[in-house]
Amino acid sequence: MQKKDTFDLQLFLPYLLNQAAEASSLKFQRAYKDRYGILRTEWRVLFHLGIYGRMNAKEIGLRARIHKTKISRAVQKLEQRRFLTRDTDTTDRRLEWLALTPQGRAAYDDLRALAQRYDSELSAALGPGEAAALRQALQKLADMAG
Amino acid sequence: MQKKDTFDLQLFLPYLLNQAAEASSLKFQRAYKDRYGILRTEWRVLFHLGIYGRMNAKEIGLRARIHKTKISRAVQKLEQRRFLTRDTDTTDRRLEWLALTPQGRAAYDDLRALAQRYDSELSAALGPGEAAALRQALQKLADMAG
DNA sequence: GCGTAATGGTTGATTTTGTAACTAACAACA
DNA sequence: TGTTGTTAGTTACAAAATCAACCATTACGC
Repeated sequence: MQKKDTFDLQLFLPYLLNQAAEASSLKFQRAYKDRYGILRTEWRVLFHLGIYGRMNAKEIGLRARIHKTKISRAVQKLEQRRFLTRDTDTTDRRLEWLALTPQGRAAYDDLRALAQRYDSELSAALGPGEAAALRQALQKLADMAG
Repeated sequence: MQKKDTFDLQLFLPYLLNQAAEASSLKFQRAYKDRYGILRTEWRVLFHLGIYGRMNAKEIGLRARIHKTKISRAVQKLEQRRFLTRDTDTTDRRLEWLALTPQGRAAYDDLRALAQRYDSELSAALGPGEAAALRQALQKLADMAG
């Protein structure tokens, strides 16, 4: 696919992945920014809590591969906006359990519906088989950590 | 931490794309940062000039979808490292033509070889058919601007 | 020509991220 | 105990991204 002495940037997977990721994020990103004034990391934390319920920062970081400082700041922002509450664990006081407030859950529900519609749009644009194959390949790449 | 509703974040394409993009960029990113002390935008500018030859900032921005301020600063850095030269157009003095120096080309050649090896690795991990299908799907997503 | 708009590119102020050092709490083990 | 090491999370400071305003130059309309 690539000759020895030429290089096609448009076929280089890391580049292509970044282009596709950015393009596909744009619309959704604008939505959560405009509606709720939150950023990507905040969006991710919100969704983790919406989907999995009570979690602490460490768990979210592990699952989403986000650095703890980013999570710490995202949690602060979400707390300021009254989207979540923190609750120190009674037996290990280093742990803080995070949970969505009703406001946080409302925002999550709204954005989740939007995400589902948008994902359907994207899948439809690709075609059903292609979309499934894409997800599988992406999972494989995301899982090969290094 | 049990799942509470039906939305699967791991299947949401924008999220999945970002995870895969980040994971796949990591190794290569570390390489060009360690070897040449350059960042992602600088890497992209370097590759555009290496592949397409003389270009101006506007053209690079259009092709790679990078904002002009980012390019402006990346070009400054690359010029400081003597990786490129700027040349004002004689008939339109707003335009600056950028071209790699021998040092810049050496860096590009080195990184291009690395990129090719890395891309082969990734493709092999996916399997040949799957990799081609992935590229095609990603192209499609990257091209649907919004 | 002249005035105004548009273009290529840069700069400055603000926000966001990244890296490292830090605090507080717990664990392991003498 | 006490000492040392680990862990969850925060903070401080530097690096980088963002957004708007900004030059200088060229194009357009009259």
